[in-house]
Amino acid sequence: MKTYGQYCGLARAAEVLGERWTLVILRDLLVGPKRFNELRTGIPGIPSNILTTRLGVLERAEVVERAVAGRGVVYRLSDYGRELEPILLAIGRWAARRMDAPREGERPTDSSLAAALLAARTDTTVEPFSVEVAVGPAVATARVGETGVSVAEGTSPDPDLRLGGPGMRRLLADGDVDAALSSGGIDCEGPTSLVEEFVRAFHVPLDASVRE
Amino acid sequence: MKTYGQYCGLARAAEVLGERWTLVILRDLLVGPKRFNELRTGIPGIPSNILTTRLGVLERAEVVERAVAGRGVVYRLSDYGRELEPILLAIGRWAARRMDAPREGERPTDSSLAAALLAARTDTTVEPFSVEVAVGPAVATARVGETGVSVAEGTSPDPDLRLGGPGMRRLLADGDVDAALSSGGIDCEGPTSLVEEFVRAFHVPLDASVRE
DNA sequence: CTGGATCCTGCCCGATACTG
DNA sequence: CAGTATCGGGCAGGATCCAG
Repeated sequence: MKTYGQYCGLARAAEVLGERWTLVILRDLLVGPKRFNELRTGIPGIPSNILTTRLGVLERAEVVERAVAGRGVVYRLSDYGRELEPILLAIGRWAARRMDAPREGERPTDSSLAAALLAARTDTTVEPFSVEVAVGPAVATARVGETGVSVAEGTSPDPDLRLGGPGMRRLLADGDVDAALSSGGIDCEGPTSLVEEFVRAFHVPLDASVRE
Repeated sequence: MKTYGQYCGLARAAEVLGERWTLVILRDLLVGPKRFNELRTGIPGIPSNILTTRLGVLERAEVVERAVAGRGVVYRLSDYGRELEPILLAIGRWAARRMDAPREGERPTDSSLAAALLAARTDTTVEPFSVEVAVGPAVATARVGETGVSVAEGTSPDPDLRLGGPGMRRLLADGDVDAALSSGGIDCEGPTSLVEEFVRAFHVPLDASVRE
């Protein structure tokens, strides 16, 4: 790990967090503990030696903990690493404001979608419900509480609502349920009233300057 | 700029922010607009071609703006980039919790010290005062308002208080003015009562696990 | 099968020199 | 003042191999 030679919190943080792949690894660990191969397959394109190196740096910085679990190892955020959660979610929201449609070849992963739901949860109080969201090849599930949310990768049995399709980004930005459902860009299974609850519980602004 | 191929806010952010030197450049711009050579000399060790490249990426991402100013160019945060301020300060605080004494060869810069004062400002209301802080070779000035603070690199004429020395980190962590002044690790010019105001206005926790 | 380690290739970083 | 040019070295990327 290269240093900056600066006695400065942000420079020290950059030594740990500012290397390629690190923020993506932490994003996946934000959703839950993961095995080495779960991280590897969940992060398309990451070389296994880089994953090893990054996990080592994060472990030495006490951001990530290794725990032996059955056959093999599980990596999870430490208490100290968990304190990055609001920061990482804020970074994701900041960048998502300029993120409209996917770029060529760009896809969401299950973990990135789950993390996006974490970041998108408003502080609005709603009636609890569960929702399964699908965007492209990625699927994630959110269990919405009155004031919080818990998420997981993949499908869930019997969600109260299923949503998906390329119109999700605009639905999260504008909260216009009628426009979304009539546009043909949204696949929906469940009552329209729950979609209204969904857009109250999840919101990700989209700047006008990047709308196509 | 290499991409991650992920349709994800955090991955998009990592493409811009996750390259070497970028967070340090943004930290300096947080304190105020800078010329190319101010950034270069203010960030020891950064190669000039890398600075050029990073500023180009940040400009294309609309995080930084170039403005012609007299002879040459001035770089400053855009409105969008300015929204990173609370995030960057939170990252710095997060890492500073594990930062006790400087490591071998590690020094603060004027800008890093100024940014640290920004990050350290509590939400406590105090009587306004100005303070000049010196740590090693770095000097910065803070003008403390009732509820906010403005900072600048370098000295200021006639500050109400001057503080400095290797004991500053512990003073900011513990707020123990008597211990700090009697330890010999603090240089102080000004009334002790203002030092008390200082530790109420600025605070940076330090985890017990890293205290030497 | 999990959790890496090893090897090779190529590109980006880093350092220095140089220019409009 | 504000960058570009150039070149060497070291990480990243990708494939493969190995140990428990």
